[in-house]
Amino acid sequence: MKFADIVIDISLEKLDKTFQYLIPENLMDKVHPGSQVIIPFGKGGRQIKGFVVDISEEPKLDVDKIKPISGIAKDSIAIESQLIELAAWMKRNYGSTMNQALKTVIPIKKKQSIKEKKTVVLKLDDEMAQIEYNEMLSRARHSIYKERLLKALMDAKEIPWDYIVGDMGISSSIIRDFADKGWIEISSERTYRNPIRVSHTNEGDVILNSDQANACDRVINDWNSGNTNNTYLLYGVTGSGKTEVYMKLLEETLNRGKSAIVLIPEIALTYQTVNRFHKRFGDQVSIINSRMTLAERFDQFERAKSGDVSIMVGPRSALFTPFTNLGIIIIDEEHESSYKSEVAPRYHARETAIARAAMNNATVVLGSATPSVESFMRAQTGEYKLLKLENRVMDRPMPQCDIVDLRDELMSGNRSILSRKLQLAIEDRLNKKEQVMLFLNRRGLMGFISCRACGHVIKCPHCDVSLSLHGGNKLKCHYCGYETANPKVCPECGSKYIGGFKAGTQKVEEIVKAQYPSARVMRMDMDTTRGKHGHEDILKSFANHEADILIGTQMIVKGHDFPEVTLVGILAADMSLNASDFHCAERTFQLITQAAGRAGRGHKPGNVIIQTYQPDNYSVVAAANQDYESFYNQEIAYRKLMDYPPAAHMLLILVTSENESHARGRAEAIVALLNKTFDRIRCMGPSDAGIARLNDIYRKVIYIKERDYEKLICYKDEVEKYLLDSREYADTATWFDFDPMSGF
DNA sequence: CCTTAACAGTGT
DNA sequence: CACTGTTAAGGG
Repeated sequence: MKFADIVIDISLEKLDKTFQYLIPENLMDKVHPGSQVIIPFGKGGRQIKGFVVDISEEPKLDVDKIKPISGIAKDSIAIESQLIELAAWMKRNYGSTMNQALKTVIPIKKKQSIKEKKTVVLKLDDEMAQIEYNEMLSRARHSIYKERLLKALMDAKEIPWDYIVGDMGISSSIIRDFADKGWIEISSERTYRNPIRVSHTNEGDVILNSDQANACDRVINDWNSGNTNNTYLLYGVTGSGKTEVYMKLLEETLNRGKSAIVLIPEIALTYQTVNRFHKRFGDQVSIINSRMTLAERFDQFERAKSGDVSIMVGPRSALFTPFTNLGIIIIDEEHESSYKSEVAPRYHARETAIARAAMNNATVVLGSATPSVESFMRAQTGEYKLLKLENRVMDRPMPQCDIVDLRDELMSGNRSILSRKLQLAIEDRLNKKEQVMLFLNRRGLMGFISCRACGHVIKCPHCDVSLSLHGGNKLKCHYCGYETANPKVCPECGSKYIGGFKAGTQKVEEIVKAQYPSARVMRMDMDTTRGKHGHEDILKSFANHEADILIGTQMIVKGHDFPEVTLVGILAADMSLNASDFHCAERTFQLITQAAGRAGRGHKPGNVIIQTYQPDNYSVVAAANQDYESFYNQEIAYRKLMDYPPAAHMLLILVTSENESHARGRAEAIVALLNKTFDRIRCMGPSDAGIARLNDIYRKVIYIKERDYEKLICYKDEVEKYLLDSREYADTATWFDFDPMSGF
């Protein structure tokens, strides 16, 4: 006897759990996780649709209470079944429950979110209605509500559902009774809201330069020869006009009667970008973003399904837009780490997009100025087709980059965070009334506080990280939000000589304001962009030249055009270089390149000053030369040597618990199991995670390197099986992360 | 969501 | 008491 765990139409929160059904013999080979079946549900045993999420041999309750599956649902709703297939793929490749995967691909409709306007329409003709009404009046027992409703319907013919239930005070069971008698019909009509409120001015055709035209032609030629299921890597230096290529391809897609998904990193999903798409494609474009309510997002997906819109722009989750005729998926800034989900299933939007495109015979275009090493390698091996944009639009020169060795500065007695060269350059720009951007990837005043007498570093009581000093003499934990006052003396030894190290953006702001009192200075980081529009307000006023100097963390370097900026200062270029993570060189290169790319976007040439303690590091040097391929060659050699992705694949297993020894015990048990079960498995750990404790929860990690992704899936399945029937360490949680993007 | 059963209300 | 209407629980 086999049983199926089935989720009932996921759209309802209260029924968001699995129900077990018996699989009848004749359906045995047709029921798999992901299939859609018809099942009897509830007291009346009414037939509804459900999704099979799992198959098991064990009944969870009395066998005689379990009803059998009635049949297989027809593939009438093709798009849902396709998304469910995608969910099954994600479950397998990234590790999660089928439930989690389903919820990721199909949005949950909350009860109140249904923007459905129901209307009750009388189906009886006047004569019949009058007969029924008289019949009712003549009865000894009067049915006051029924009489009232029928009378009202005879007068009005149709009445909104809400009015009957609300203003007339008639309960829904009466309406249903009428419906059962066949007296009335309940019609519903959906209303959607359009989230974009911009007037649509059709921008004429953009004129592409030869690089852009070549790139488009290659894709379109492939399409013309019926070769649509390809992945392209559009590699174009900053300012080479990737967006115009997207626009052209989108236009072509629409002309072919297909629809399109455009993924953009959340941080770049601003009014500016959305507006550009809307100006070109008008009401055919819709957006989703994280600020939208669930209901609004649901509406947008419905519009896509009904063919109301043909282009969906949004972050990672827009990938699951239920278009029935998907033609292209564009992923802009494909190297961004926000394309990797942080909750199970920890899918990568790039791989998942390729999987979805394959189901639709659709095209994927990955765009970046600094492609991820993964993607560039695949472009080299021919798995992706490489499209290059080598020249900047209007042939603007690349900015001039200078590296400043901060060790030299120290030796010459300059202890300021601003090198002499940078100071001179800032003065120069201020005199010329040009704008300056200073980039430092650390917020607050000081990165940590330590005692000069005993060396004690003040740490968060809940996490294994040092506290950062912020304005108002407060110490904050950037991970859990813990706050405390900055002590006057060392809590360990009582010495007065405690102080901060590693300046943050707030400190830089103080220094710059003191040094250039006449300059108008703005700061943009997590602390200044709290409000809903904080982000856009700052960028807008800087673009309007309401400030001369903008200081900020990485959020200032993402895709914004400031034509007046002619100087970019990168204050500590190697900061991300020392993270214990094989991505750190890549990330450093990307950040520097992007920051540098902000300079000289207008008519005046730009200048970049990169301050670093490691001026010889290849990622710093390559970024200064804006030489991606040189960086790539060195980085891929390193990855191959070490068997890091993309040379091999990697599975990270994270075990967390409030009890450290339990976390360690479980992690050790997993390692022992893996080593026992599999020959020659390369299993490292368990060891403390990069942050060994977060929010009072201890974290242990295990890494497994393996060339064959399928084997990693086997390892995961084996561990999952063990977790399922292991009684000990019940208070631990275990995660899987395939090809992790961050170190944990 | 839908059905049902149990409960409350009302006129004869 | 007979019947109508409301409400809350539960669904495998």
